[in-house]
Amino acid sequence: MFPDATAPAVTSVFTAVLTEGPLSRVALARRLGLSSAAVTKAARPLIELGYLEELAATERTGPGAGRPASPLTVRAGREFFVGVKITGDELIGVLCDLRAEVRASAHRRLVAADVEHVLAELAELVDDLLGSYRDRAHRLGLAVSGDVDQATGLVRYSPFLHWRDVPLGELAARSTGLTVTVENDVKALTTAEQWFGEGVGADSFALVTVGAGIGCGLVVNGRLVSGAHGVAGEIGHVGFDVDGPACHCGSRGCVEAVAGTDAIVGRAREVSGRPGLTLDDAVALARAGDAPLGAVFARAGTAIGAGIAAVANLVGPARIVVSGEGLSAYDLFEPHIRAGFQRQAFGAAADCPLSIRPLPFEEWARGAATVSIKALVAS
Amino acid sequence: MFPDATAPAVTSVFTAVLTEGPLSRVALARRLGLSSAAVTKAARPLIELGYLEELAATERTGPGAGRPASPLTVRAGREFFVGVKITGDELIGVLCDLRAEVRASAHRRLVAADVEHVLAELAELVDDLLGSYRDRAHRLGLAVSGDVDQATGLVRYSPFLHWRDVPLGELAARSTGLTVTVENDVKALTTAEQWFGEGVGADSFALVTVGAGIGCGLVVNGRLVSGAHGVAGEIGHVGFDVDGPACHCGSRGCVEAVAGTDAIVGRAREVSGRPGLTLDDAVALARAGDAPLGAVFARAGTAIGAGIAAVANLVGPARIVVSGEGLSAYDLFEPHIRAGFQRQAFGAAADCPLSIRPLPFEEWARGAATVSIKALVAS
DNA sequence: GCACAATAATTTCCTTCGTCAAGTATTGAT
DNA sequence: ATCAATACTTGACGAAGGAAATTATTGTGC
Repeated sequence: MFPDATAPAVTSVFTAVLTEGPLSRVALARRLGLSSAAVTKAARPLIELGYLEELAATERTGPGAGRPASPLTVRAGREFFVGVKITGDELIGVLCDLRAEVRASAHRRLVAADVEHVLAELAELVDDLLGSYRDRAHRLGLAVSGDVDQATGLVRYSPFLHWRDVPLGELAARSTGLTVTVENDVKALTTAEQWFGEGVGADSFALVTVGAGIGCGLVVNGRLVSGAHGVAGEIGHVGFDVDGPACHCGSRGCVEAVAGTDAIVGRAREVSGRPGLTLDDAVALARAGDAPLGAVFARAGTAIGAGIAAVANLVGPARIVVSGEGLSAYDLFEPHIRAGFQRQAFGAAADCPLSIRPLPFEEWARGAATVSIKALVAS
Repeated sequence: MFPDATAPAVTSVFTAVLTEGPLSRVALARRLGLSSAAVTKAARPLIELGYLEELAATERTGPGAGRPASPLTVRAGREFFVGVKITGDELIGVLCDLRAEVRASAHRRLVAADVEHVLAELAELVDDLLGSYRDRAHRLGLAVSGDVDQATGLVRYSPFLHWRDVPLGELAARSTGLTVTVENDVKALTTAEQWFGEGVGADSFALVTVGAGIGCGLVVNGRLVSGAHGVAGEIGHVGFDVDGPACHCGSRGCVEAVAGTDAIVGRAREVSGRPGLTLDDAVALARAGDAPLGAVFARAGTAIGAGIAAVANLVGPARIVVSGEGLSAYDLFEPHIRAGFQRQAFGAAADCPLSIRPLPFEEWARGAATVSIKALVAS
């Protein structure tokens, strides 16, 4: 097992190697502000236990002379992790290695969202995924939308699942026999991006997800923001237009009331005069050049951009990743998101780089797996 | 002098006693997650150097029996600190004790904002304030609006002063002979609130200042938010009304474009038809029941509330303090700030307590002093 | 008044972690 | 072959904090 209740140096050496690729001991020492002796000592147990290994010295560093470095790298196959994103009608699962590379994936439709059914399906899904990795996988990460207490694995409230105070962590641990970590889905995805994606090395960054709802995960000073009252990252309910359409939250003109999927479909039906119009129809028509429908997406993108600008203005992240739950229409949004952002970002906040790209759907499950990796490392 | 390059326990014991009032060693141990032995050891040098002292055991704790605790408290008079807020036309200075209680205050009008003149006036002001405390004061904190690098004491850009890349820290250190800390004014005020005000004990909180501009200081996970690009807390440029009035930032309908002093005065002149109307006139008329002018303040308050809600939705602070640079019309704003906040705050974010109260003008200078206290403690 | 329980604070000893400084290892250059 | 340069390792040491015993100081039950 991983060195337990371990010295801070061991954790920081391992996370640095894990997230910032192969690094020599000297480089680690510089980066972490430790002596190289401390790095040597911290690395030893990690190598002995098979979590790290020395890479064959490849590229020479420095001016030329000197002993070549033997960079440390993680042995990705040392341990495996299952991650499952739980939605109201589907379980999406992946099996990842220590470096969060997906080795296998699978999903299952849910016919109901009651806890028993979900747990039964989850157990089967996990069993399928484990396959030949069974003996080298001990941890399961679960990602659920809504209010989740990651410390206890309690799902306080999940609107899409209609769950309230479900001790999901314990239940899943019992039914799978694995060590379980539960986290909010957006936070899980944010963690994945922080450790293995574009957030690597950034002290602060934000991840925005666009879909039915519009959410946001926030990392500030290197730590995930949780919100004292259980609410954080609710970019969907930042105001955009006081006089805009009513939002389900009771206000008007929230970003989500303009740019959420429902809002877009509703507005598209209005402007097209076709009450049966679907999102896909609207996307197709807008792509084909339908001006009124194009304007609907433009307005939505502008609203999202303004919401993102609010994040940039308030917390000033080093970079922002914008993605979607299968954001198929991303080509329609992107320019307007950028324009809305530029318009509303103040001063140097406008310099904040924006990455707008659709994430594969499995990415959410990978986020769940990442959370379980993090739980192992920072235990 | 204060124990230097000191063990983390010493710093945390001192800050805990400083901000959370008298505490027994056992209470400190519990609160800080240390053994009581460690607290005893950490407290000793602080007592020897005169920064802490034992309070006569006052109230019995626990069920009754047992040795009474002798709580530790800071010796406020051990050391004194000067804090000066620098504005475009005035220096406001205070002299504070270690507990940031104001012992003396003074101010000076500036006839010009060039660096030389400000430094000369500053030196005189500091000299005045030091008075009989001269031998027990070694630190000066300066608060300046704009982009300030706290670490180096460099004022990168201050729009009101028309300063750019002024090494204010060094210059003021030379002219006063004190150890100088420079900080952005809103951040300084936020630090004051975090250490000695309503932010005490909160892991995260926000301070919003209403005035010519609308600013915000943010503490998340116990640390001040700085912004990777030098921008953070720009609540004034959060969007409120896409179709609202043009803002000096280039966008439309920013909170500041609706609720900044200039915006209010402009709008008040419009609705009243009196081009010479001042802010005080508008306040007086609104208080007297002038409906159109009342609506101007109402709308401004609503916009501020919406901006505050954006903060609550995004970072979820434990509490929010709203104040102003001499926010005289605060009675006109308050109900609408609250209403705007409630309207736009999502879910549990609406539970975030809002304190709306005008701060005495000296408070800004006290913030500057607090920053220098913090610099001493966390050196 | 006297044991004694209860709580606070201190002391002593010990572990742990990380640094320092010296040494070993491995390369290219002369 | 020697030397400079760089990477890494080792072992002695010191600082910080913990565990447990000890001392200090109270109230309570008798």
